[in-house]
Amino acid sequence: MPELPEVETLRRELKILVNKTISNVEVRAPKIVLPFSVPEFAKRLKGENITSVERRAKILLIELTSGSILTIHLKMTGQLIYAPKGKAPIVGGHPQKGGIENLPNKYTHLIIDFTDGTKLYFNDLRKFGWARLVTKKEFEVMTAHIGIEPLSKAFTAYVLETIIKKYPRRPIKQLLLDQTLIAGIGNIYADESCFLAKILPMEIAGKLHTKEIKKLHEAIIYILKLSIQKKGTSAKNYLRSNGKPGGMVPHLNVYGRGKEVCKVCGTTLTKIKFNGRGTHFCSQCQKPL
DNA sequence: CGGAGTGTTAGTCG
DNA sequence: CCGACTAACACTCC
Repeated sequence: MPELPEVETLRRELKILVNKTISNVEVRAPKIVLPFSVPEFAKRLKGENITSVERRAKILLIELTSGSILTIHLKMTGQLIYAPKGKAPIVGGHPQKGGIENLPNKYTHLIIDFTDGTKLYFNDLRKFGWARLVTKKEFEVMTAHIGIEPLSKAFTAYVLETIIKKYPRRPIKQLLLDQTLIAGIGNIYADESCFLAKILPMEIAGKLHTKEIKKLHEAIIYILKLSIQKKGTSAKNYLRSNGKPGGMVPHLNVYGRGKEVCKVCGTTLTKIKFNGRGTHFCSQCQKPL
């Protein structure tokens, strides 16, 4: 699930981990912590103090006193749950059946204990996600190929135009999803950005003129910021609030609304498979250029 | 029941 | 280098 807004939401909430010390680490799915072996991973983390919680693209960074970074990618179905003592848990990532009540459950692959008795659980139904412990240098290498942060000041309409000019023959949605170009946009926000900019996701990028590029640039920033403000599309406290959708869901215009009508013009929305991904748009509001 | 689809991305093959 | 496809995995939906 998690795209940039969801990981950013989680990052902000997990700031609470700063200054906590890791007392114990339990790995129940060894592949999650590769390339380290389970004992080695645990040994390296034990005693570490958390100095900061950051984000790069869709990766959550838990920075440690030693200078190493515990990087976590939730991929499609990962979920993090921080269980403070006697307080409501912090839940982020993909909502999961099986609940957050009885942890650990069969999808819990990593448990980090802190000296104050609180715990961080990493659940992942499909086990695509990972928690990699890296040095600063390894982190640099790992993220060297990742594109610009769309919410950074550096991401201007001109930068977007430059990216488009580099790959003018690719469909615009493909560019938005390409993590080596722009970091953190996934399937939901790619479709939503295109809708707001009134551009078809399949549109050949090179056909966009400066005006459309400006609109798209604006749309990307608007939708990402709105979603962060709404704490993401994914359900937070999903099971405790009994299946209620995440705060962003009512604000989605096209994603997941396949057979519903466009909120702007009333036309029935279209859902197709494009580039291997479910792609949603309004054939009335979004016309070929 | 079978098959398609799912918020991701790395790797392979032509 | 590029695009198309697949695998990693497990569940839900039709």
